[in-house]
Amino acid sequence: AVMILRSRFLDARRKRRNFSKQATEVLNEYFYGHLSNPYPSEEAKEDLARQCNITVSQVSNWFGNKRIRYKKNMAKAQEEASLYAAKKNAHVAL
Amino acid sequence: PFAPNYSMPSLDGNLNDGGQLEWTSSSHSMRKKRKPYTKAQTLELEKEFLYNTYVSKQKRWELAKYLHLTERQVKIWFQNRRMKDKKQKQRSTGDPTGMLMPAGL
DNA sequence: GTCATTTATCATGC
DNA sequence: GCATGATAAATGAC
Repeated sequence: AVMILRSRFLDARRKRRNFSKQATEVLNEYFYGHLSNPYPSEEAKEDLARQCNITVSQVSNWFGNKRIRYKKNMAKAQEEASLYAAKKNAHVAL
Repeated sequence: PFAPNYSMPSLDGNLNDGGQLEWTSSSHSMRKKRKPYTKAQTLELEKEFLYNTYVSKQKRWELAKYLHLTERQVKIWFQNRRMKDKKQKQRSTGDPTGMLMPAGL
């Protein structure tokens, strides 16, 4: 009795589309720019949502996935971290 | 309810003794592993949700017994299900903020 | 009770 | 074949 055929008829809306490159860039800049506390406020989420042309829920999903996957692979994420950290510093140091 | 205040750092001096960022440390050690419910279990729960989005203590006990779940699991399921319902309604109205204008404005 | 989360799982993109 | 976004259990703040 291993018929755990879950209903895909309910979450058929689970169709996925990758975010645009620019959107991912904006999200990553915020994430690594706030690596000490990557929990954007509701207002920040709305701003990010507008900039990325996605919904607030999608922003929440992205940060949730990003946090857990960053934890699970901190070593690999370090390069990405320093990359965006350098970008942020370059912007501040004008 | 807002973000959990595990740590509300004002600046970047939030490293623990292990050199890790505080938010990367799991707040609780022994969390139960997430285990998807079977189709039959979900079906019965959904069926009951059609009648009542809120389940009585008596019904919760019956469902738990019948579906081989704990009462806590049944309670949590209905909570999550109500949140899902709310999110779907917000999407269907095309209003991501969930704010609805009173009729006549 | 709600609700923002964490975590594993799912479904898809490429 | 994994990366990635969305959803399903489970926890905790309030």
